[in-house]
Amino acid sequence: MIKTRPFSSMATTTRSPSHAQDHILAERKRREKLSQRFIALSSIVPGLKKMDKASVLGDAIKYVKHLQEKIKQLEEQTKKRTVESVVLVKRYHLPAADDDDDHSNSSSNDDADDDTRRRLPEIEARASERDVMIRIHCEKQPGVLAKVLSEVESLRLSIVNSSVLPFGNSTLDITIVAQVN
Amino acid sequence: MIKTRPFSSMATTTRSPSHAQDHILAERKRREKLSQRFIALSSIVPGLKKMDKASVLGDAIKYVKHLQEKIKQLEEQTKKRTVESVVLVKRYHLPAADDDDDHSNSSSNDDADDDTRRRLPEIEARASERDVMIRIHCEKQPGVLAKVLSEVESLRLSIVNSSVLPFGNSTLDITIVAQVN
DNA sequence: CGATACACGTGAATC
DNA sequence: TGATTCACGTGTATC
Repeated sequence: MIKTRPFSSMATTTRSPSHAQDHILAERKRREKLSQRFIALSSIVPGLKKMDKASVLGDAIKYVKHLQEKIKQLEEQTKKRTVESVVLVKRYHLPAADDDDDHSNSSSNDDADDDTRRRLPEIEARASERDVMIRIHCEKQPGVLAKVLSEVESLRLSIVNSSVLPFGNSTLDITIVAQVN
Repeated sequence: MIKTRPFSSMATTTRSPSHAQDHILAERKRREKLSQRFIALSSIVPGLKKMDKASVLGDAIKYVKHLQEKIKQLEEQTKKRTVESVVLVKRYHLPAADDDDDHSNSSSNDDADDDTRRRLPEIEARASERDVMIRIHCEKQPGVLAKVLSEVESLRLSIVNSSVLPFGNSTLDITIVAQVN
């Protein structure tokens, strides 16, 4: 079981004295190199409390895993964000059919309201990081806010803030800020 | 210079035999732990060619530095992307002209001209009878709301309602409803 | 056969 | 003091 040391052991391996010194020297060099690497490693791992070899290795392992995880998240985030900003930037006129002619109501105020109402609801969305802003300009109707909010929440968005502004006689301007879950 | 081994050396350190075995055992345990850590470390460092301790340490060091650099780049990229996505959303709503048309006319397709141009703040206005809605998407700055409100009031507008929504890290979305005096 | 790499037992230092 | 940690010289295995 336990290896009985061969004791004085010139029996096992004969070594010429010059070679023995080489061996010692080589081993010394190897240890030196390892020591330097340990120091180098410990110098790039932040928040090292204990400096013994086992701790340095252990913390280095944890740190590497942490970095890998962080990179993973960052890369996912970057891809998602690119998609979001592309998808959500446009302004939609979802209702009815074809009509895409929308000129300003700058000419007159009278029929402006009517003209506006024909295009309702008007929806705009923006994205920045996890935040999403949704703006809806629509006809004033009871229960429309609750309807919109529940709709938004069903999209896995957490509503951070919302405001409803009455505008004119018959329209509402709803602004919602939500966060992606 | 070269340490003459004290030979049989009961002179330097006396050790009871039970303790001697503990010492050996403890050291064995320590080495075992170190070995495991080395294995663990080498298992999470990709592309390891040589598996000797010095190489594992060296490659781990290089790998950590690489990860750190990558994270640095990704974070910068992410921030830039965030800004870009915000900037991309901007449209021409320059307060200068009267025109409040918010849709680029369908004929012009050169919407993506000098995209680097900063178009902050983005301002949009609507009017309905006596109501005026002003929406401003701008950089987050202290005192900007007061500034805007006083500016609006100086235009003979009575502010009916206002909301300020923080959106993303560095932008504000201000919505104001006012009435013409 | 060198050269290289490792684990071992051991003495010493530190807490 | 006892427990931990280290560096050292050494035997040995692999290429």
